[in-house]
Amino acid sequence: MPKETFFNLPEDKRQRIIELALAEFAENDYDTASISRIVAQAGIAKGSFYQYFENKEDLYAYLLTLGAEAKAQFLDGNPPDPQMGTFAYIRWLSQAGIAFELARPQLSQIAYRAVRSGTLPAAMQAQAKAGATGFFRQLVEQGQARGDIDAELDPDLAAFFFNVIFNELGSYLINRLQQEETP
Amino acid sequence: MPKETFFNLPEDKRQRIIELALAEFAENDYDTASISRIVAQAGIAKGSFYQYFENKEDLYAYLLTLGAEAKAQFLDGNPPDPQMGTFAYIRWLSQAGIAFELARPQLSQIAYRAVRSGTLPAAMQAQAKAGATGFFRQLVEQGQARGDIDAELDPDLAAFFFNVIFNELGSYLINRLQQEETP
DNA sequence: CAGTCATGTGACCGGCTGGTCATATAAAGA
DNA sequence: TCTTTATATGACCAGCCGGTCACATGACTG
Repeated sequence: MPKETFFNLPEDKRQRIIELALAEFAENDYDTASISRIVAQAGIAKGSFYQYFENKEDLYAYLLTLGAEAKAQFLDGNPPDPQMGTFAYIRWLSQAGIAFELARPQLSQIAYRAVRSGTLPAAMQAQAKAGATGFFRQLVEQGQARGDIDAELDPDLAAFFFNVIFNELGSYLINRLQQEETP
Repeated sequence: MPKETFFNLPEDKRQRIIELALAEFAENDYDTASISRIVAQAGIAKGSFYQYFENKEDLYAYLLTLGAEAKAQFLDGNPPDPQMGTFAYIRWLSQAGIAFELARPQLSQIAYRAVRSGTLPAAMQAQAKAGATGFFRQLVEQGQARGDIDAELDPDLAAFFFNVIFNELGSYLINRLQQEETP
């Protein structure tokens, strides 16, 4: 968590730092993202940064929680019909996920890197992966209990498929839309 | 391409360098992989390395070609029935691909990183991606021409799905097998 | 006014990177 | 024997990085 000093900052300054940090971590993976670049662009001293955050990992973890909060809030704003079946729910989840990616591309990109990258602090990597596959495995097991999904299916393997498709589909669509815009 | 000097090296010395480089690039992505570590482990001077290779990218490209050659050779050793339909061919491709991953995990890991990483030299990144999706798009279009695949299907999107599944499935299975071995 | 406290600063540190280069070694050819 | 040619070496370079710290600034407080 950022230090108290960070939250005492004037709103606009704090926002500027967050935005520049989001841009940096959206464009670069954890190792390549540079604190020096962030503070240079923000026009603050290196020392000041370390008055706000414990270290690089602290900032990174904070950005991830911002993303999680924003997505939770976004999904709460478009709640699914509680009656829908497993596959309708998956469809809704996919559409809402893509809508979020279009609305907050930087936050999505950072979360995407967290699961995909392989170069970030080991603890966070494991946490991110376990969270994603765990969610989908639970979903598959529920679907099997309700009879929506073939009970013979290996829940772990099915969860893996959902996870991969969900992770990759969004960035594929964004790339393709960009290409069609600038042919 | 490596310099002539590299190919003049005694067989065992050249092999040792290749093996250590494979290990380094299989464990780390392009940026994190370290020439200094490779030469230290190989017991050669930094200057010697640059007698063998133009630079880091040269070594990396060479390892990728080694992987491509090894895989092509591997597939030639288990050729598919030329009569089989599109889906039988895809199934064969998947099984042969997994067999290759088990046989040559380091080469597979490096190729996997090349498509996945996002931090390697831009030109090579584009080349790797274009190659992979191009292959699958052609496969889908052939399947549609033969009537094996619904002609309404978007070839590009279908190629994306195949590509993602093929890229991820292998590493998922390897991870899972490792977990089951050490529960 | 003096003292305290939160905040801001940038030179500096050690450590690592990819890459260079003057120099050494040694074998081959004349 | 002298010279050419190929190879080996490691100190060294500039450029980054994340992180630290002694100090400056300035606002609030007694």
